[in-house]
Amino acid sequence: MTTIQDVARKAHVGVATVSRVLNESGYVKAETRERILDAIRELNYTPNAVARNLYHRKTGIVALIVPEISHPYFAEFIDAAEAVLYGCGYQCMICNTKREQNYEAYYLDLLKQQRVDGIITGVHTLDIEQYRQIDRPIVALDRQLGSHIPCVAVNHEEGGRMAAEALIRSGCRKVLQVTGQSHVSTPSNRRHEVFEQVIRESGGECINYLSKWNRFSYSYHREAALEIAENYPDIDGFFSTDVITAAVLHAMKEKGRRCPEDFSAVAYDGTFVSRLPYPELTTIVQPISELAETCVDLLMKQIRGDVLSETNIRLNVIYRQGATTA
Amino acid sequence: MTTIQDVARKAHVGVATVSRVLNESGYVKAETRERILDAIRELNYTPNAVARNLYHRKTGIVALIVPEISHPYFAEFIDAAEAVLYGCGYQCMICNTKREQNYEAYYLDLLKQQRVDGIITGVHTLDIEQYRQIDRPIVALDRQLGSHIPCVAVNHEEGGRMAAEALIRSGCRKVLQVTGQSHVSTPSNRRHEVFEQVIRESGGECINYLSKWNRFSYSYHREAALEIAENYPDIDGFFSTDVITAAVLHAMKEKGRRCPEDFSAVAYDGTFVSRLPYPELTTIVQPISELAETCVDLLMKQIRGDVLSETNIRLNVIYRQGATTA
DNA sequence: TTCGTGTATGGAACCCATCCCATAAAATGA
DNA sequence: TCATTTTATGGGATGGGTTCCATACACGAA
Repeated sequence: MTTIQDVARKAHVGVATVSRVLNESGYVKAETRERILDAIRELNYTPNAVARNLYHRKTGIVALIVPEISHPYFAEFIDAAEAVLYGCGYQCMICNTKREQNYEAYYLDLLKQQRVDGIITGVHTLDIEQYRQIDRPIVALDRQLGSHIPCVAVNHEEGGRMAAEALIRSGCRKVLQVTGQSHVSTPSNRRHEVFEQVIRESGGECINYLSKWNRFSYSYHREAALEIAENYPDIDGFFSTDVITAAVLHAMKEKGRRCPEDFSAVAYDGTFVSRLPYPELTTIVQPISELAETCVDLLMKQIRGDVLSETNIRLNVIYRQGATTA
Repeated sequence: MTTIQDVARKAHVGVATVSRVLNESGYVKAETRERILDAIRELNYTPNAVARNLYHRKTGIVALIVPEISHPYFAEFIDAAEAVLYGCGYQCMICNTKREQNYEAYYLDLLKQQRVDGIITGVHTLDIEQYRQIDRPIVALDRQLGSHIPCVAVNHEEGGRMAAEALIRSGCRKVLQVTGQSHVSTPSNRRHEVFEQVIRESGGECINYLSKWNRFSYSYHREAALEIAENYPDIDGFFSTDVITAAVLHAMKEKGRRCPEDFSAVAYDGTFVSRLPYPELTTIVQPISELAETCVDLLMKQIRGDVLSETNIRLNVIYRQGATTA
């Protein structure tokens, strides 16, 4: 690989002058500049980014930690975050934890090693304590990792309420919602509490189906859906994520239970998956792009060293009427 | 940040000795090692990865260039590739081109800047010439970028044939397939040629619907689907990707055309999306994990400096019977 | 006793940039 | 003409590691 030394030698100048040309800083005589640019062209020289990173003590890379890249919610989040980060001059490293906590610890280390300038994490298997030790830019998506780490999420209470009300409007009396493992309290778990409460208050019955699989790949969702259709064919209302709801609609149809004739359903997330099933899903839309923008914004502020005025941000969800509710 | 110097000072040794302990190489007296390890613990020292990268002239990062992260095919590919790369000790940087060719050029530069050790690209908007200039590890997914860059794809001819035959078996006489912009010849375009040929040979009519949008986001697919349902409600067979097929099934149903009663459909890719619609899609499955494994394998060989025996790899597709064909 | 050989350690070059600072010439002003 | 200021340039320290090589001691063999 050609280095700045090679360029300097070829142009008969010192490396400092070449550097000045490269960074367009300081004084360089027009004539000298041309000679250096020629040398750069001839040698097909490109500055080594790692050496620059070393000097500047930053890499221009942000890590996105997610439990599963191909889950539509995270895929759309990554898509959006990547676009915003690109606009800020940052590259984006993806880290798939697949629910293994050693992965998460490994990825957190990227920060200590100065391999990345910041982390946006949508994962929370580790102890909060392990995050507390790190005093570097981190933003959590939908995860409460302690007071010093900003958390960006939607207003899940509102989401849970909207979902419950949609089912109540559809006349549901016996509804089932799929809840996640809640050994760690996440903002997103709040929606299930509110959902249940609102359903109960309406006099309806609310079954909480605890997803055994704390996993995000579709095969698990599908199995859960089959189990639900098998064991609870008589529910008249259903609430879960887009993907699981789509899977349940499918499984129910196999059992001869049609939506919305025999039961209603409200989904959550508002990814493209909610538009795929027929009928289209009524869903509580999370503004994924805005979540990504907000996460990046908070991260950039930390990287710049700004003081964060707000560390607990809640965006609004949007109710999108499909055809799975009245 | 604490450096190896700080550790050396604290342990009263030279930096070389600390380095030896860190890398478990060379001779270090047990007693000295303990003293150094203590110092590392006390200072909470982590070696700076950028400095290491500079010396070793490698970063342990591979870039994945895709046109759209959240498209299920690419999302599942990234998911799989990330896992394999992790196993090889590599991190994974994602680059979304969104069909803008300046993005692709920008990302290719990451290689020249030595920011990444290799690139796996699923994108091909640039001239082959621009790839030819780069003599560093690159693997192309489903793209022919010139003889020196290995290309990994499935046997699309076989896929096109399987799809056509499935529709013929279902008795289709007037089928429509969605083809992409083919200003650049990609292996994947071959399936449409074979598909058309096989349909024609069976005496059927084959309409090639050229997707105006050379885009991968769902809103475009959906619009295309609505247009197809509007303009070609009388087709009895359909062939496209999972996502577009799902969208067309949806749009057709709105028009009162049911699948498989009124028309048959075969999809392509075999992502989780093929399992979401009801009825489940008959689809030609691309072995996405194997594609990813193969790409990574070829990339690692290049990084190691091995000579590639084969640079044009074709994996087999799998026919998966759903309920959209007989 | 002397000559390896294995063990143990640290100085310094190296990886490839950036940039401070010293130096000097040219341009400007008094 | 002399004193400043501006322009122009390069040496060398710096960022934080790795590793070659020189040095030195201990120990067994000749």
